[in-house]
Amino acid sequence: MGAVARKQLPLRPAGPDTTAALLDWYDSEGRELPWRSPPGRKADPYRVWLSEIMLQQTTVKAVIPYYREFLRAWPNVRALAAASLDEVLTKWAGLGYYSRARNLHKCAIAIVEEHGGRFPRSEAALRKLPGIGPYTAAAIAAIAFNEEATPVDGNIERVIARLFALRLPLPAAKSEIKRLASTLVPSDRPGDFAQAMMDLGATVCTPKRPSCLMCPIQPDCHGYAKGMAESLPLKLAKPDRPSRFGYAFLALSEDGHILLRRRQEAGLLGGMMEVPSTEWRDDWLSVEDAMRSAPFKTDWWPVTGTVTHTFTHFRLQLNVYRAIVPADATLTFWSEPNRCRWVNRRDLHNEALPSLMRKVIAHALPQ
DNA sequence: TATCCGTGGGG
DNA sequence: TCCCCAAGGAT
Repeated sequence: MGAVARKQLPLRPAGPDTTAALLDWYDSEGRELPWRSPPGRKADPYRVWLSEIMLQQTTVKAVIPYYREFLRAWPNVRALAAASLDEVLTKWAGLGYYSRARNLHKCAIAIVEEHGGRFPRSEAALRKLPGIGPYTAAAIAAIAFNEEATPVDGNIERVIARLFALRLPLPAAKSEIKRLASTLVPSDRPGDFAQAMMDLGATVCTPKRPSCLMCPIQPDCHGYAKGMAESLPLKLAKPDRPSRFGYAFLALSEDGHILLRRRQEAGLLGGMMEVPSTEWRDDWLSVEDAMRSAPFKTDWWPVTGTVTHTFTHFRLQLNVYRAIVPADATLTFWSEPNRCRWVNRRDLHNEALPSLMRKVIAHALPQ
């Protein structure tokens, strides 16, 4: 009788009843995740932090195996701080957004050297650490320390925009969304509330075809009442993705080693290993010009086909040239020999190779 | 505020 | 095939 009677009443703004309904749903249907401590047990700030960094712009499914491997290799922040950056980048390889790995390592060192190996519990102190922005600081404070913070990620933006039928488009709506979300945070369970909102956004209040009939807070949802839930939040159009083109040089020695090169620390794929290549331009270099960027002079043979890869803000096409050189050959390096290293092709799994470079290698050395 | 920064899966 | 998107941060 409650549902029918309630539907006919004018919809009230979301409030404490909304929060209570959400937490009830979370207690019965919340997800079990590797970094989530069982009910009643204290969360480990290190695990919360590690998972939150990995989950930035990355799906749960992609994160889980990386999270498990990091925790196995480095069970606490002191262990991670004692690792080398290259070890961290190697284990991060394939997860993307490599500045996260560089900042993860920096942050671990800062925790050990400046905070005695313990994470600070306040949002403001967390916010000062490398790689921890507004969302992550609030998430760690709420989830690991039960501080009354309001993390707002993409899920929560969507839930709030729909719940309040917010028509202001992102990203301009961010501050208003944070304000509205903060009005719903319960002082006794801020961490559970944050995770409940994210679970709801991930499993019920999804970007496309949300399951409004299954939603525990649908009776309070203005977006649903107005029939516009799925269209929210509004977003400004995104810029188009230009294309870039380049040539990669896969050198294979007769004893089975591949020539790799370390990329510069900053920028795209910063600090990761690569198959040496020309610069990536907005048009094709001539083959003659491309050869001037080869790592050394030899006979380079074209590999049939092209490697394509899509980054966040551009598409890349690489033509690959291959050379097989005698193990004892005297090679004339043309650029940055100090950044280059021969690696046994059987040991490539121990290298910080991003997905693009694994594609290039697989393309040039099939099997 | 706008741009840069990866990758893989789903519709 | 292509676009969208995922527990954002740094500059």
